[in-house]
Amino acid sequence: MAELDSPAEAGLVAQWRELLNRHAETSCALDRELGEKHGLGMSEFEVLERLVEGCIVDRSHRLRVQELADVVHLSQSALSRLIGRLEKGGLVAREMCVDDRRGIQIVLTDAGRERYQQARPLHREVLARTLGGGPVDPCTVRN
Amino acid sequence: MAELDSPAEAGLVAQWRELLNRHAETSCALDRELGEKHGLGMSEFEVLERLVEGCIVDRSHRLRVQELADVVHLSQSALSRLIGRLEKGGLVAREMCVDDRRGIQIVLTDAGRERYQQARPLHREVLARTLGGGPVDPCTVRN
DNA sequence: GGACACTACATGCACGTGCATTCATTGCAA
DNA sequence: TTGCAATGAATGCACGTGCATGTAGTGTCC
Repeated sequence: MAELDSPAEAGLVAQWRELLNRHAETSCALDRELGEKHGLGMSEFEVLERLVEGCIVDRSHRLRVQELADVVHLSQSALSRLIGRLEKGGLVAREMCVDDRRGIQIVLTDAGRERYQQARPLHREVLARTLGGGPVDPCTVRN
Repeated sequence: MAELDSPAEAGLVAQWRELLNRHAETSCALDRELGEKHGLGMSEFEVLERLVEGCIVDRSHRLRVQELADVVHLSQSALSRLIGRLEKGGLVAREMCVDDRRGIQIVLTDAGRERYQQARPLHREVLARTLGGGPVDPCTVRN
């Protein structure tokens, strides 16, 4: 077993650390700022956004929980509880599927759409600030 | 307030989603495989690696908890407990700083060094598999 | 049609995380 | 020297997460 990395491995490690730095910086900033100013976590915003995108085609579009899980990086249980939180906040409603009564359809409420529209500028601003610039200084990232 | 993203904003969102996909895929794979085969989480491995790197200069090199926190993306409390877990597993030892008795120095034990050397090939293999290839299919990432 | 495997979602539980706080120690200033 | 703010690290606590499981509904094969 080699003691040192090959150049290729060292490159992968550097790439991975860079990815970790960017991810930490951006996700921490999103969580903190969206949370403080709009009462939304990063994943909550992500789910609202996906619902809004679904509604672009037809208003009152419904998404299955399963479809959301495919796109947000959460386990099925975590997503179920996240939807529960959104529902308790009145941003989303659960409705029965008529064709498959095991399924649940998630509908964006007017309040949910409004909350998303309010939060979006800040979300984009954070992305521009953290992703737009050059390399990240790992020591500036705090959790 | 605009209803749609500008092209620049849409690019940022796409970039961010790509980053999220890669991060989720890689970190989940690392956590799962390192956990199953070596009893290490992703961050645990990361801390061991930083300690080993510190030891390259001089064997029995000590790192302050603070220095580790600068480089691993964990809060001070999370890092404190992570070190507690490593210590309980005998991979690491806490020692008093002689010059500043508030500080704690983390020393890699022989067992810790060995565990790291055993786990490293798998770590590199996962990186090569998840970072080396082309774009990520978000639907293949599970949590 | 009855039994059974399968799917969609919810929930109990253990665990890792961050925040706020605490404790011990240090450095500085009066 | 005393007093006090600042620092390094540990800990109580609340919370979000994943895993395993439970529950309800669907589809299939006999």
